[in-house]
Amino acid sequence: MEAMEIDPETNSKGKDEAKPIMVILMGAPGSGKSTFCDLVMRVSTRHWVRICQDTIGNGKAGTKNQCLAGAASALKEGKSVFIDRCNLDREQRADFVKLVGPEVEKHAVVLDLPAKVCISRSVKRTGHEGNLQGGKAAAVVNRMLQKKELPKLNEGYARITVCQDENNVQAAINTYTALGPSDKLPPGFFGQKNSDAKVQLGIMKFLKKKDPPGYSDTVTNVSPENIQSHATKKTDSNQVVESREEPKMTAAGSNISLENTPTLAFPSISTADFHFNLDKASDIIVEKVEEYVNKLGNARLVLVDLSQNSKILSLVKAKAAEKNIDSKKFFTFAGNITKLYSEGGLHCTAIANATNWRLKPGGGGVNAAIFSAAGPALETATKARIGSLSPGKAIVVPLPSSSPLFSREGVTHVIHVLGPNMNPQRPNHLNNDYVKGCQILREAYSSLFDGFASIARTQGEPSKDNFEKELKREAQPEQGSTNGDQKAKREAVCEADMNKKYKSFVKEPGPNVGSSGDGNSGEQTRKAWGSWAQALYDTAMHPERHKNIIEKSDDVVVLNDLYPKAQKHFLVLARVEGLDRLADVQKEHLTLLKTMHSVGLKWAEMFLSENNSLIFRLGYHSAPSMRQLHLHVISQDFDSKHLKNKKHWNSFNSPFFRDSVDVIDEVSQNGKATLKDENFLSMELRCHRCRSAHPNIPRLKAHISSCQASFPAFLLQNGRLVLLEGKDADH
DNA sequence: GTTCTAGAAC
DNA sequence: GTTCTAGAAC
Repeated sequence: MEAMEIDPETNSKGKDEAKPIMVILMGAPGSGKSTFCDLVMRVSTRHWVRICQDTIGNGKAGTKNQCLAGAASALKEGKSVFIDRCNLDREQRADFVKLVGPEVEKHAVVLDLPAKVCISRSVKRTGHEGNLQGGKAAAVVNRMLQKKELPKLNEGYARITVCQDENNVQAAINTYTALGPSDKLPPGFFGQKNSDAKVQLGIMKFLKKKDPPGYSDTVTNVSPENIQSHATKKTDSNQVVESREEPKMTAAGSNISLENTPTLAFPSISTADFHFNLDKASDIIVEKVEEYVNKLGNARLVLVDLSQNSKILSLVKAKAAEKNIDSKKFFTFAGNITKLYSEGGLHCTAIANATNWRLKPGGGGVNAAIFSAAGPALETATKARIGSLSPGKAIVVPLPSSSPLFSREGVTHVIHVLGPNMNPQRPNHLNNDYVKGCQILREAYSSLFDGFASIARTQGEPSKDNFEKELKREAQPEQGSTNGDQKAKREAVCEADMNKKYKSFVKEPGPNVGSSGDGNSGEQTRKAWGSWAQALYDTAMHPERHKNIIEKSDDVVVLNDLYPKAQKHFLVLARVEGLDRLADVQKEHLTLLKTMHSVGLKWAEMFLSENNSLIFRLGYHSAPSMRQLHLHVISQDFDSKHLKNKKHWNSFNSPFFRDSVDVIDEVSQNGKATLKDENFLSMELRCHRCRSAHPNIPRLKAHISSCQASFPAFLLQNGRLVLLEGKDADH
């Protein structure tokens, strides 16, 4: 039997008196605050009271003061409270934080779901039909979201959990459901730190790579080293545990994303109950990790111990650093191995269980914790595989999706491992024979890592071979109706999905990748142009063959866009062979860029003289669909029957659209332009003026046809918007 | 880039 | 039933 070192600070055992807490929910109408409370209260063993402004007034609209009074009296009775009101701005929630002294912990749970989701839920909830109600709900949600301020720890919260998708919400529900009357959650900031949820989850992945200037959503990029240093720091009440991004955590029943890095969390084997010498054990851990870390591809190994002051963690950490082991692939982590994701934000696909030879639950320590957290499903699944384990051996057990470890923590496999027993108080100990002990411990780690390697292979990113497979499959005739064929089709579909994921994962050349003009030199293969994408190239090379052209010079061709996305929408084409897109632009093209800009400006002014209400913006698409570098000059009314979908909108109204002035600056400074991720094309629809969110294109178009709000400050600077002199875009 | 359309969302 | 999106084909 194996036990972890116990940390007196975080361990709740022995403190039995109930500790009421106040959980302040924050979120727009429709974000799911009430559902959150209901789900927790239905199962929790803690005595919760939900303070809801909608219901506290007994039919009439409640007041904030009623809520404050209700919360105070519940807390006085020793009950924990949920403050179920929007609480979106700091001022609104400050009174609740101040309501009681520090003896009551205050937590914030932010349901920061996409505006679209909240709007559509609120609309549903009104139960009314017609656009008016829907429109009203949208307006309310939008108004509230504009006031949104994410909570900060210094407002007085011991713990902040930010949920940005349903999986985050479920994880938070599970965390609070599992919080017994005398339990305590670790303090800190959990969840994505994204200053306002303008950007959806898919985009977060990109933001991790690079913070786009101008869209200043701050995302803290946390490397394993940072996680480690935060987590092993001595906790004080103000400690900020920065957001750890594992956004691909999935909920019960769904598949674990292939984009997850396979990660094994393992406790130190034999060093607790089995009394293995810590110094010797740490040598063996580092030796074995070093041996395996490179065999495991992109998979990660994490040594976990409950205690923040763990001796074994610090020994291993120091020795691993000495050996220069890649800290991205191996690091130490202080936390509860059964709650690495929900409490520590660290998503591990597999966890090792330092078990007993009978593979039975109980005993205490890691084994008891893991069997208890995994539920009876683990015991059943283990029994189905093997009856007992000898020292030095490990066995991989896939975790059924019914297990909370799977649904809450995203753990797909438990690997039981049995180490040598050096404890003279226990039966079958090795009588201080460290020759044998070390040999068995090495063997145990080998078995453990081999077991992990076998599953990591199937959890990791698909190999490039899949591209070939996909090509082959496309070449095959897809006919037949036998079951076998259907199965094959299903598999094919599944594989295609994998390919999609893989492609989107690696395809994006990213900002400034590679030297431009390198043609097919191999590394990042660019998307090939389809036949339909050649029209502009042909226009640039042979303008005489084309109509719709409004100006032609040696450097550029100006033409109206064939499918204008606004009242006025024209293109300035560069007439340089091989200059296909923004990614190809180098310092030598600076003059050309300036020419394109001034020609665009000239024509914008020309159209302005015809219609002085127009406002123009000049810029490039980060990844254009059509070949040949072209500058879009587009009026900001976006009044066009050709503007039909999200991609159309976001290609002109997200960071994907690179203002000509910025491109010129960047190229003159860095010799290249920054390109933004294509994921921006699928972000939620927001008005380019007031930034309100809209559930679909028709609603958005209805809104922008009348929105007169001033443009965001970013656009008002540096001549990004072109309008009649004397006219003010900021009115 | 657009068009077409299945099927999801309403 | 109608509206809307998103993926495939071009």
